Amino acid sequence: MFDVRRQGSPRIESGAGYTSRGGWMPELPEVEIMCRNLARWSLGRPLCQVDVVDSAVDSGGVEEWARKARGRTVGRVWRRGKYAVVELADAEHSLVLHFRMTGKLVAADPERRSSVRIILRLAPEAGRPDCLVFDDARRLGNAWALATAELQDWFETSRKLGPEPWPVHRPAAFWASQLGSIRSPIKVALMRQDRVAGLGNIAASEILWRAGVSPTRQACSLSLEQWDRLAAAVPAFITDTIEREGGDEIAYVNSRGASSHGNPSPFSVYRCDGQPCPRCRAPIERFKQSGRSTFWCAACQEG
DNA sequence: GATACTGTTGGCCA
DNA sequence: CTGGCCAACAGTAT
Ligand SMILES: [Zn+2]
Repeated sequence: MFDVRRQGSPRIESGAGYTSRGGWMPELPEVEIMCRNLARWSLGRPLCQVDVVDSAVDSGGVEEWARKARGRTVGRVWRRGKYAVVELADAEHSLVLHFRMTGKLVAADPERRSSVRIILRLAPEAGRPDCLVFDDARRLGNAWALATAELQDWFETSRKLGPEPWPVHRPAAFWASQLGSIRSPIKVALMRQDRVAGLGNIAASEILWRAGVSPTRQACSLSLEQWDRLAAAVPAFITDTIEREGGDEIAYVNSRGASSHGNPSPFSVYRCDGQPCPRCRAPIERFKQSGRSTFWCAACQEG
């Protein structure tokens, strides 16, 4: 009945993660793309210098890590929830980044950017950028330097992150198990990082629209069929978003602040209030849940 | 000029 | 335990 793929004529082309006003939200798919880009740019290369331009970004150990990182080689780069991890192949500590709302990791000349917080300077190499910048307009992002061996425990215990929703396949039983005892609305439950890590406000509305589930339903009231549709909608949203946004678009094009003014929205429902539902043409509605905007189609998301 | 709003996390409070 | 509100911050809309 409900196809988790987008239906109707697409509103897009610029990709999810971008608000209708051109702002950029680093949720799970965007952090995944940034990690892939960072790995592509820096894996196996020595760092010749790390500049902590804004010391307020340092939530623990980063300035010391930056001094010791000189000459060390970039190792694995990976994502956990909305966090990015940059390992060093020949040092015990990793750099951990959280982008909050406006943080991004880009290949750019730091002199030409206005909200630089950390600069990773790599030993020059033909074909790969020498300068990677943690750029963060609202300066709410965080960085830590932590022992690589203890990271999994840090994410679980200190950050209280639940399991990953992706890329491992999560069946209906997983969602029922993680969220099925929560009395909050399913939309609020989806954003609980301690139950499932990585889904944010945009993803929650988009996923529920794909699943055909009302955001107002109590999480503990969903039927098995609804958990099934949710289980299908989550990886569909994530992979669609990564595909749409992959490559260098995030890193190079939109990082320059390209305006989306006049462009169609990348979303099915997020910030599409008043526009016709891509599936049934009923107007998309907007309301607040726990202080956050929710967007949905009351006609085809069952309550 | 002032105020509201934006999304994420953590902290505080009832 | 729950759920709600606010701070942190900066830019944009009203
Ligand atoms: Zn609809």
